[in-house]
Amino acid sequence: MFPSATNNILGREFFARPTLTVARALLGQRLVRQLNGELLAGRIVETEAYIGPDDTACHAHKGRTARTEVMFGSPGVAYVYLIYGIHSMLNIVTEQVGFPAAVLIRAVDPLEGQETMRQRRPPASTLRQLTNGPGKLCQAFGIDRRLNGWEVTKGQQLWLEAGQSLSEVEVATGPRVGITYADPADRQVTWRFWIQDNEFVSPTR
DNA sequence: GCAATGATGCACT
DNA sequence: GTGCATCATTGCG
Repeated sequence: MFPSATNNILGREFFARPTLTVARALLGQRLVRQLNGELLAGRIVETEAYIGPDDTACHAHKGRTARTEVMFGSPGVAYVYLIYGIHSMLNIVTEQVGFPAAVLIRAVDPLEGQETMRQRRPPASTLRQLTNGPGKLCQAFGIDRRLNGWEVTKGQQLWLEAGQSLSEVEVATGPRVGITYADPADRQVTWRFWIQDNEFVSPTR
């Protein structure tokens, strides 16, 4: 096993593709966080796509604001925001500069640094509960808005590495969750992707 | 096991 | 002031 200094890091071109392609391709890849001299890593098992100004579930559909600015920028940049006053959400910007789109990382399978993740999560958490939701994984990985606008292609602080590739049968799709405010058509599209039968996929409400 | 609820910060009419 | 791309806790059984 090589240390993480190899060039497995996913580059800008990985994210400069159609958002659905990226959302699907991110399944099975490694999310890596370097924090206080320690390495935390997880395998991505669930994602959601938010695509463009016409997607009423996408934050950018109301236009370009201070909050959504990074979504309009370069692919391969982290879009991190706070929701419900409590939870951070990690997205990676996709497509071309000027077109607002991103992939939300919804769940990972903890691979390295589980003890540190556990310290950041409530004491009663099971292994599954460390990272089986978008807010939970951000807390476990120490990800907050300070990383908003961070380039994840540099291999520092926060980045993604190539993992295993998955066959089609391992991937499931369905509607996105938590977007009751969006237009019915946008609520129906199956822009959520997950690894079938994986225990770290977030519980659906 | 499940449903209901409160927490909490910030962007934006 | 309103409403979130959620989660932990409580109260049930």
